[in-house]
Amino acid sequence: MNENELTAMAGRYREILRHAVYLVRSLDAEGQLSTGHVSTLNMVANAPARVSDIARNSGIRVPSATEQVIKLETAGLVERSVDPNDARVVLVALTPAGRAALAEANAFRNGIIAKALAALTDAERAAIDAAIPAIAKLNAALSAQ
Amino acid sequence: MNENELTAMAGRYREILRHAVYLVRSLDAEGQLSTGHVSTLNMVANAPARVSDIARNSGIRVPSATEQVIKLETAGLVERSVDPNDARVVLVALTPAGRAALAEANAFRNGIIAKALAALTDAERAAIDAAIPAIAKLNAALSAQ
DNA sequence: CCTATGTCAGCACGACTGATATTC
DNA sequence: CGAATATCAGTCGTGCTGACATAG
Repeated sequence: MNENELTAMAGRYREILRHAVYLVRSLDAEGQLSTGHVSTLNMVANAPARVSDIARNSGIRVPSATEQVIKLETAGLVERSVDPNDARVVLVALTPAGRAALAEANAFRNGIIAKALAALTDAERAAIDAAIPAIAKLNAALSAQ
Repeated sequence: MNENELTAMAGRYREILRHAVYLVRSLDAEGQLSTGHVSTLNMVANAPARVSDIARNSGIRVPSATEQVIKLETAGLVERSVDPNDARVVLVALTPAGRAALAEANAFRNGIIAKALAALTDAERAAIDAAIPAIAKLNAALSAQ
C-alpha cells in the first residue's frame, strides 16, 4: 500500500469508527451504568488498580478518574484503600455489588451487540472477528505515536 | 455461531472498540476542530444539508445540531440559508474557509491513522479493510434495533 | 387546526486546567 | 527539597428535555 491508499483506508476506518462509537455510547440510555463507569469497573475487575492506572487506561486525566471513582464509591460499587506499600497510592477494588452490577451491564451490552451480529452473514462475522486482533494492534500503534 | 459464541465475540468487539474510542478522542487534543465539528462539516461537504439531516446522521437531537451549526457559522465555516421551497427548512452549506479547514483536519487525522496502519503487516491491513463493510452493516443493524 | 422544522432556555454529565495536600 | 500521587475547585463543551415561533 502506498501513502495515498493508506490515507484512503484511514478515512474509511475513521468513518465506521465514528458510527460505532456513537452506537456504543447510545447503549447507555437503556442501561443503568454509563459506558465510562462500565469501563472503569472492567478495569478493576481482575485486580485492584491505582487511580492513575484507571486514568491512563481510560485515556482521561487523573482528576477525572478520581471523580469517576468517587461516584462509583458513593454508589457502593468500588472501595478505595491506601496502598500499604506506598501511602500516596489509592487502590480501587470492586465490591460484591460492583461485581454483580458489572456482570449485568456486560451481559446487557454484549447481548445487544450479539443480536446485531446475528443479523450478519457468517462471512461478515468472520471478517469482523478476523480483524479484531489487527485492530488491537492498530490501537497499540496509535498509542505508541 | 451459537448464542454463547456470539456473546463472546460481542465482548471482544466491545473491548477493541473501547480502546479505539479513546484514541480517536485523543486526536482532538492536537487538532483545531473537535471530532464533532469535523463530522458535521463532512456531512455538508458534498451538498447543503438540513439541520435535521445533520442531527439524524450524527445521532444527536435537533437542538444539539442547531447549536453545532451556529458555532460553525460563528467561526465562518458554514452558512445557513432558508430553503426556497420550504421556508421552515434551514440549509447548511460549507463556506470556502470551512472547506479548507475540513480538508486540513481530515488530512491531519487520516495522516495519523495512516502512519499507524503503515506499522501493520499487509495481512493485518487486509483484515481490517475486509471488515469495514461488515462493521458498517453491524452499525446499521445496531441502529435498527 | 395539526404537523414539521428549527431555535431558545435551562439543565446535567463528564472532561479539563490549576492549585493544594500528602508521601516518597 | 523535588517528584509522584491523589484530590478539590472552578470552568467549559456538548449533549439533553421542554417550551416556543414560524411555515406548510
